[in-house]
Amino acid sequence: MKVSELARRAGVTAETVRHYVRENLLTPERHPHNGYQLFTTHDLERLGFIQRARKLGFSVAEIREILAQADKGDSPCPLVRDMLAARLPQIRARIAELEALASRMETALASWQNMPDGTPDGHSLCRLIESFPEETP
Amino acid sequence: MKVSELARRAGVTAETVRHYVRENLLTPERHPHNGYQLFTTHDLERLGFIQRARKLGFSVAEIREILAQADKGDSPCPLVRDMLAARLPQIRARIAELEALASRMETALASWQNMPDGTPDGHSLCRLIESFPEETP
DNA sequence: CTTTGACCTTTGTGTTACACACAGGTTTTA
DNA sequence: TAAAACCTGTGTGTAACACAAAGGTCAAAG
Repeated sequence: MKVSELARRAGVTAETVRHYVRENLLTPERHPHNGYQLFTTHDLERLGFIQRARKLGFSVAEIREILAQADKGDSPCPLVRDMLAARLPQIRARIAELEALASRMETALASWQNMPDGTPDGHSLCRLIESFPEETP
Repeated sequence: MKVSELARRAGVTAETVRHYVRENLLTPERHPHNGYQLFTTHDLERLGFIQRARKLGFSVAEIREILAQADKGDSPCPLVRDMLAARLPQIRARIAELEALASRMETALASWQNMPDGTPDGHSLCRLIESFPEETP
């Protein structure tokens, strides 16, 4: 099958498929006459695997590693466990950052209810923003 | 003052200062002899403003808008309120996404405790990942 | 006066995972 | 047979800087 059909069957865009080919996650044969990329049902399964891995938070580079390991005939499972275990705390940290940000935003919006708008005067650009602490290390 | 001193005083890197100059958030005078960028204490205040706005989740592009409005003499406060109110739900949505991701990761790690590693066999690359649903629309 | 080290300049590259546009060849269909 | 639909490669854009290279400038030390 060609790019579009693989994409449609997997539920992704053709651009995504081309991207994975560029990144060597998929290595289709080429039709000798016209140079079109030819995918097999094996590639469809492989793309399904990529989608699952993406949903678990793996980056394209990580998936390339995992696939390379599997293509060598080795089990990528230990690698997969390690990668996931390493990424999870990063995700948690990112969530905490965003929650802190959301809190700052809400606090700001709430406290701005009662504040008047000001005209910039050379010292103050916007008292709303300036009413906030720059750093609390 | 020159780039490094402004950066040091504001607690950012010189690269960040140069970046803001490139993005027109800061427009320093140039020393006529050597072309060095010359910043004033006004720029230091402006950089402080930028830092606060960044901590509230504003993008550089948004801050440029806010500053442009203020530089025109108009109060940017209503704009600031709108932008913040518009961004907050996006942040909340992003948090929800990341939490769902973290949950998937934790579920995966937990259920993988009891699963054996497998050797790739042409149909299965890594049963750990393949044990996960591809889509739940 | 000259060296040296610290600082300045511009320019280009890399990061992430695609999306999109363009120009031109191919295949399918009406 | 001509248009519609699809293919190809290449280049650009996204966010906010970080970093390196090549070369000019400056203040203090020898």
